[in-house]
Amino acid sequence: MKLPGNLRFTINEKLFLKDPESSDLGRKILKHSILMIDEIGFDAFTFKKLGECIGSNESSIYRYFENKHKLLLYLSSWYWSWVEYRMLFAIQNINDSKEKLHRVVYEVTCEVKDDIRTEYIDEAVLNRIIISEYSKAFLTKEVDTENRDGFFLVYKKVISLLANIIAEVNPEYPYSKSLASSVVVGALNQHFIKRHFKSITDFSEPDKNVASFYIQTLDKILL
Amino acid sequence: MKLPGNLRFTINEKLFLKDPESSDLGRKILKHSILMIDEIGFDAFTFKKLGECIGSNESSIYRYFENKHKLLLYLSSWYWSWVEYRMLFAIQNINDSKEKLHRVVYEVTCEVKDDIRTEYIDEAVLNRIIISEYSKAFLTKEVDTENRDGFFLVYKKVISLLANIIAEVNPEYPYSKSLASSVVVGALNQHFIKRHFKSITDFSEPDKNVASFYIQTLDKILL
DNA sequence: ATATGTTGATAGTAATACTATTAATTTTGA
DNA sequence: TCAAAATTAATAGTATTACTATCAACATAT
Repeated sequence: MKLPGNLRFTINEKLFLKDPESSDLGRKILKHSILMIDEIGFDAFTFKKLGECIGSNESSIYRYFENKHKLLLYLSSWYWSWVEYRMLFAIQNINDSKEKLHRVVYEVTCEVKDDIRTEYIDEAVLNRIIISEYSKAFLTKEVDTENRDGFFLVYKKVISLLANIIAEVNPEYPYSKSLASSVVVGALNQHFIKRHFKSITDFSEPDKNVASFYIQTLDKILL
Repeated sequence: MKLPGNLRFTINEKLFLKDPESSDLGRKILKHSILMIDEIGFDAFTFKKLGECIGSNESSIYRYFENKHKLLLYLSSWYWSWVEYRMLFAIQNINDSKEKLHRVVYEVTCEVKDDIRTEYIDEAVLNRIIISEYSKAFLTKEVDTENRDGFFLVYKKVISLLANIIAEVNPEYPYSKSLASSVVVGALNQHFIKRHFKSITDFSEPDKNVASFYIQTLDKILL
């Protein structure tokens, strides 16, 4: 599948103070925050450490993002926009609903290959971050306010897109939305388990993988 | 279903410095940490606040638990032990595999009713905490070390128990473990979504609920 | 040439996540 | 029942975090 290079997505303006895509420093913040969160984890990640790593000042980073939580939401929004984009791209000119389902599920559950499209965002590393850290973005006491502010809109759009295709494949099926959210969040978790809790996954075996598990499962549920 | 009152479970000894079930203060810590985490969230929860709330001292709490992360792991272990116990209880003297599956899935996916069995642990509140906070217990950089220390053993045991019954119902099915983990973690997530992201759930409708969704889904997958 | 915006450097605050010490109180067990 | 041991409370102290504020240096734009 071929996507245009150098993608840009519109991100909720409440997530940043100054558009990080608009300056060198901003792009450095994006690039190295992704690498650093992947390396030391979101909990240990601080703006001070990031500043040291990019040879810039803590206070300068605070001019782009209020705090690291907002930065995580920004990166997540970018990620889900990118997934949505791939999903839409994958079903262009496809008419058969079942084929559409397979393609969309593949995009949303597969492991991201090292695929440097944007100079300052490494999608494979970002995918790892989403697997390990995305839950922390919504498992907070502020989730309802932030939801009202639209911070999870793209994520919910990805799930709704999948839910609609599920409903297209089988209009009688009563749980299209719950099934869609199960798949999207479940896939992230399966990738995590595969890496860290090997005793409760079947994906250690070379011929089995997360994407085909979900595709086969959906076929059975919707038949 | 009737369970004996005043349950006690063996918890991994590395999770605490002094057994909290062995003293008044310890039991107060358990009881009020559950209530407080539910109220203000795990991120805002501190031992200092807990100390103030139970009229005790921060440093006294540190004698029971190294830090709040270990406390969360302790509470989680208790929770999963309790779930495992209910699962085993639910299939006592049942021979039909499919019936066993239904009962076990119900226990692992249902919403916990207010059911004060132990004086100092409110299972319904604990269930809410697990829904909102359990992921944070393993989404850390220390997950592999802590896994080796057995901190997630009971959780994995619950999943394996379900996986075994799945394999019993359909021995040909190739993804029993992944399916089991999907159900256990998925159910927690569905309960969260139901409360906070209503647009991507079907459980707003009164005749639909998480447990029956999973029971119906498993029946289709394994038939 | 002047105003504007961006960044860097420094300092400072309040809260967090602990550790250490000592004193007071309770428990125990000889 | 008395002394030793264990437990808890109170206080203080440290390093780090998560910021905010101020001011100077520099670039840019008009």
